[in-house]
Amino acid sequence: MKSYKCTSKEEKAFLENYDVSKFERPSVTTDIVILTLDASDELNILLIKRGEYPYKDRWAIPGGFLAAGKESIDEAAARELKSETNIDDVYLKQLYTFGNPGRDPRTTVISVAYMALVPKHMLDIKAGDDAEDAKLFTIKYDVDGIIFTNENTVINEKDLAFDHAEIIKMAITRLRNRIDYEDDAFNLLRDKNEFTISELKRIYETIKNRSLDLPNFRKTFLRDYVSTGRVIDLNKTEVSKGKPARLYKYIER
Amino acid sequence: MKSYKCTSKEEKAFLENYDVSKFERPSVTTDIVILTLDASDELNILLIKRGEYPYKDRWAIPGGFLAAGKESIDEAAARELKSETNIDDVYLKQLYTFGNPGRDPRTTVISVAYMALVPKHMLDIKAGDDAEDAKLFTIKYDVDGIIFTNENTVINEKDLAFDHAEIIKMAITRLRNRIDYEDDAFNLLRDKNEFTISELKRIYETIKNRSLDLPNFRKTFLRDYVSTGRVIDLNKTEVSKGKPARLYKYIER
DNA sequence: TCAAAAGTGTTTCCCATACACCCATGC
DNA sequence: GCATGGGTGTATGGGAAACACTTTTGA
Repeated sequence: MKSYKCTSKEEKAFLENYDVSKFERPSVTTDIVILTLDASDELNILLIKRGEYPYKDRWAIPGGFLAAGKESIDEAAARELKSETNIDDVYLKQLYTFGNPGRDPRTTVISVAYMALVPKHMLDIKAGDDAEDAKLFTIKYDVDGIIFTNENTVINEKDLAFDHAEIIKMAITRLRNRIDYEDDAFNLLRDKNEFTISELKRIYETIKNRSLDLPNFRKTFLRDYVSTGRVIDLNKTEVSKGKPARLYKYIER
Repeated sequence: MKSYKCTSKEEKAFLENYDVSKFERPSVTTDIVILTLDASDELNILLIKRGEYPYKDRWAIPGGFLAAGKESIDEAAARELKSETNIDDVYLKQLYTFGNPGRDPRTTVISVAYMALVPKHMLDIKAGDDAEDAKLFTIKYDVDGIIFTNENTVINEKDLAFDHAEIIKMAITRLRNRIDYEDDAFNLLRDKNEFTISELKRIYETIKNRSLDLPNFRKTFLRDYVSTGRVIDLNKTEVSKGKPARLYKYIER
């Protein structure tokens, strides 16, 4: 009985190896939704104009192939983010993995989508290898869905390459849901080591897409962050138009 | 200028294709955390004993290779779930994608993890091709982490194959976070077309790992589900030990 | 009539919201 | 002074939690 089982297992090993090699391996890419806030506190996204087929001349979110065996998928995303914006060490979180056949006309491509939150002044945008252009677009909503606008161009979500409209929507939804119980908002601050309560409030307002009451926002901020030590009071103020605002520093966990 | 740019683009195209083909493509698997509740309302997970290397004779969550080009990743997960438990058409949601080099000693393997919630009586467990055995284990917590127990075996989380302990932890955490604002709990009911408030409450108690107040649970249930039409009152009762309980039916969205 | 589980009603407390008002600065 | 934005204090309402109590069944 035992020896038969062994034989059977070795047989299975052979079959398994055979099967594995028979499966066509998919290409894996990481695509990144890079979000920031502009000077008027509007939500912006970095889009690139594709220089190559498929979807040549269409706008897309940046992405690139995983160098399997040489890097983790997190590293691939970080590398792609750096190549497009010249920044590391920012908020970069995995979002979802898209793998419907046909989402890329070339071949089966599995795309692991990431979301990056970046202060605008840190962005040093440059078109990557396969991109003709790279620009920030404001995100607005209309009956047709999302409209991406910059000074020269208006793009409807339907005009984006691949299934990137779907990816972007998921990123915004996720961000909106996470902001109430995660520290995501701090990653959009101009300087998370020196910021005012109003600056943080404006970020919440943009992401939640509604205005907030400053006195109440202050109270919850002091209770949830300052008293718990996750943010410290710098005991100095910033000159501004009205009364100087107190400055705070976010403590990375 | 323009013609030069074209030339440059074609050159780039060549380089891009060259690079893509140079990248080793990773294998992609789907691994599934299959959760259910046993007769004593304890959380159970389906583990398989691996019949082949790597991690031969170690316990793992079920999984299998994606047949790229023939199926989406969602379909691969559903196929794997059916092959192991003989069920389709249950709650099956993507969890996270794991892609650290070295997580599989054979080669670079990207694993898209899924979570399935299944009523126990629907399970028809059978060991798949590469498994020697397949069994349900109760999930308990200890100082060392999670302990998996069934009548014959006790497994520490550190003894699991691959990074499956990490995947399971993420599944439980996600479930616990989602249960307050998603309908996940209904998928663990013995019969979501005919259940009592107490049955549902017991599921919440197991997942949240604390006891709940029945009168208050009833109030929120009636407000959030029955008055909104997401659950309908069947206007009949079930015989039981004490006062017969009213029966409800969950409306799939 | 008693145990067990379902179901009802009430009280309390916390916390989000609303909003009136004061403070410090530049011009 | 006055406009502007920062900062403080208080009142109110709704909902979650705690819990006392009633109802309906089986044995």
